[in-house]
Amino acid sequence: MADPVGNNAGAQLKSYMERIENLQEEKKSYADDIREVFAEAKGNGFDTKAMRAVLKLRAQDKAERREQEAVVQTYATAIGFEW
Amino acid sequence: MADPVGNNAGAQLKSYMERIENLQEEKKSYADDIREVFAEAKGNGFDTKAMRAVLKLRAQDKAERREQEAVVQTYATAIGFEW
Amino acid sequence: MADPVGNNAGAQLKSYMERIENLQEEKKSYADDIREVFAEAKGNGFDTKAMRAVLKLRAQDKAERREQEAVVQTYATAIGFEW
Amino acid sequence: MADPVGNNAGAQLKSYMERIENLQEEKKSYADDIREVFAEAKGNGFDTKAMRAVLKLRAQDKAERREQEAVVQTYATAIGFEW
DNA sequence: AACGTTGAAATAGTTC
DNA sequence: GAACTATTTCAACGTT
Repeated sequence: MADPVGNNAGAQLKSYMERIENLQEEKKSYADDIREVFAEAKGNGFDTKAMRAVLKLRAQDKAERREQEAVVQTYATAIGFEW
Repeated sequence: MADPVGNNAGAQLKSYMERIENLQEEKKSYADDIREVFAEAKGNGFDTKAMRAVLKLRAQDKAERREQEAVVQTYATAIGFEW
Repeated sequence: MADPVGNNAGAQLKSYMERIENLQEEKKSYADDIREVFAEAKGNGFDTKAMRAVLKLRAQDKAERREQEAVVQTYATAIGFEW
Repeated sequence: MADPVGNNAGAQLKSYMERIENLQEEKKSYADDIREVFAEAKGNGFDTKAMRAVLKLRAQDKAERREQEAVVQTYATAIGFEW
């Protein structure tokens, strides 16, 4: 159904852009919610910076990190790099 | 209800973080959807960079747009650059 | 001289990595300088975003610029957006 | 010396932009050199992806990472998060 | 040589 | 309004 130069390309494009704009609105709504929760936590004396740090750590896919490190180890050792 | 140093601070904190993580998941889900739509559009031959440009134009206030454009014009002229 | 599995592969690899690290330092040094100039300009009241826009225009080929602009125009029109 | 609306603003701006463009050229030149070294290494059978991974690790300021982790530990423990 | 993936740069938003 | 963080955008890289 690719038709970027045909007659109905405009309609297709319009559809894509409307879908994106709607999704962006939803996304923004959740971003607002997140901001509110952080604000509430902060109002109750919590260190939001630390909270963000922990959340970020949790978000990382640990399995993937480990896998990469296996290869890395080999080369790091080869050049005499310790950590 | 603020008690970041009391006994139930941990529970409170945990609650905040769980709420945030859930919201972040939702948010991420919409971000993924957006990426997919762009990918689909690209697959159908559309220029996603141009799409992004138009979406940005729509999101910006018209006055703001004119203002920024005017500054760019001024600067370009000031250094003797024509386009 | 390729020998990634031989005995001196480590030495060779180490040499490559050292060369790269040195080059990266130089590169970073210039990136820092650029940032400083922008900061100085900003401190003197200039609109760095506009400066970046002009710099980008200068860097782009004129034909390429026109082409991209034309696509944006087309898309904007196609979805009924005027600016 | 701020004078973005005065008479010599143009000259000042031009000077900033020229300085930046020169620095960008230098920076780009080093980026090219880096790319060449990677290409050479690859041509000799080395895994450039792993090389990049190691280089990135080395670039991280370990001291800073440790410092952050101290704060993070406290909160991570509070919510029963292990890693 | 197009595609997806990744990393760096730039912009936007938030906090102080 | 200055600094920091987060997000978005852009370019490079390897892959098919």
